[in-house]
Amino acid sequence: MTQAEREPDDVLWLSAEQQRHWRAVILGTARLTEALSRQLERDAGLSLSEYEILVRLSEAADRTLRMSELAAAVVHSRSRLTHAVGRLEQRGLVARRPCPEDRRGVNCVMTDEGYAVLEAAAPGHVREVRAQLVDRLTDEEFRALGAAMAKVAPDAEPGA
Amino acid sequence: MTQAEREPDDVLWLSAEQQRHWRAVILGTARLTEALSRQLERDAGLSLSEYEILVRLSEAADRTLRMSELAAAVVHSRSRLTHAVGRLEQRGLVARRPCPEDRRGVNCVMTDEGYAVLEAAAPGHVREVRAQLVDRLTDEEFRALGAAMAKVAPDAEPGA
DNA sequence: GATCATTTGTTGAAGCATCAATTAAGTAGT
DNA sequence: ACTACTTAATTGATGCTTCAACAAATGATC
Repeated sequence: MTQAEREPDDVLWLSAEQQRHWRAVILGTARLTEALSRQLERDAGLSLSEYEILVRLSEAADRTLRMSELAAAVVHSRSRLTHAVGRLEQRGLVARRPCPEDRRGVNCVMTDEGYAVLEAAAPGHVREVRAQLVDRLTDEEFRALGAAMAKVAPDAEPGA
Repeated sequence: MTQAEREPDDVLWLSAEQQRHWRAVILGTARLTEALSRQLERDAGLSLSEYEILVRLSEAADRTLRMSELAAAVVHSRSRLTHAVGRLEQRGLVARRPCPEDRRGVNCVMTDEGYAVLEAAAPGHVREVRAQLVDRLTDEEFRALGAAMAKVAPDAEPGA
């Protein structure tokens, strides 16, 4: 604690107040993803990114998305998604089918088993999201958080 | 986009509005860490977690922290920190010394070279934090973001 | 319609994280 | 002092992510 007063910007930084906020963001997101990952892995055998892949597929028409759309939706590199989908495919939660319109493309389809796994995992995950985030904030605080982050990711809900 | 109307909670979920906010949080943090990681790796040859380790050390008395304190500060498992510090040590940015008070303990000390690397990396990193986050928000929005995340990580600034 | 550039998706190697198991030192109770 | 318990840190195997290189299809330009 001596160093907060001592030298907040011997390293070139933000204002002291901004720095406090920024630290809270880093720390909070780290804690949050840590808690969510643990819960999912423990109770459902899914990583957080696997869960998110399944969620996007569950919402897509025919539970199908092209690899590149899916990659963009979950903010993964194409390579990362290829590997992740490969693992999900081996577990039977997802299947790959060629894409009719574009012969380079690959459609990723969620299987019934994949949907069942997601359905089983969701309630516990939602409970954890509430416990770690939603229930710790007032409605107004949560709204403000969402609004701020929407400005950081300038396409949270644009759709097609 | 047909599915947003179709079934927002066939899988058990939050209110539609809460869900939008939550999605923004996920998407925003993913984009943000992605951008910050890329910038650091590209311009300074550091991962985001290496950078954070160096920052904490730079602020500590004698630029020294025990492994477990450092692990808690950056929200890493002890194992993860051991590996990460091992790599930083091989690059000469950090050194390990036995801890006098507790012979189980290990002190991690930042070297002058480590400090120099951090000093060189910091301005670009701060620029990126501003570009991706601070400059996209009003002061009030940023303050609200920090306040919300501080409630999620209930010890952002308690100190010793 | 032949060339060049771009986009899509995959691959394998290398690097990093996670997990369970281990060593060693401190703490508590008897 | 002896045993049992807890905490500190490390290790190595396994698994996930990243990166550069690639193949195949599409698009754009002349």
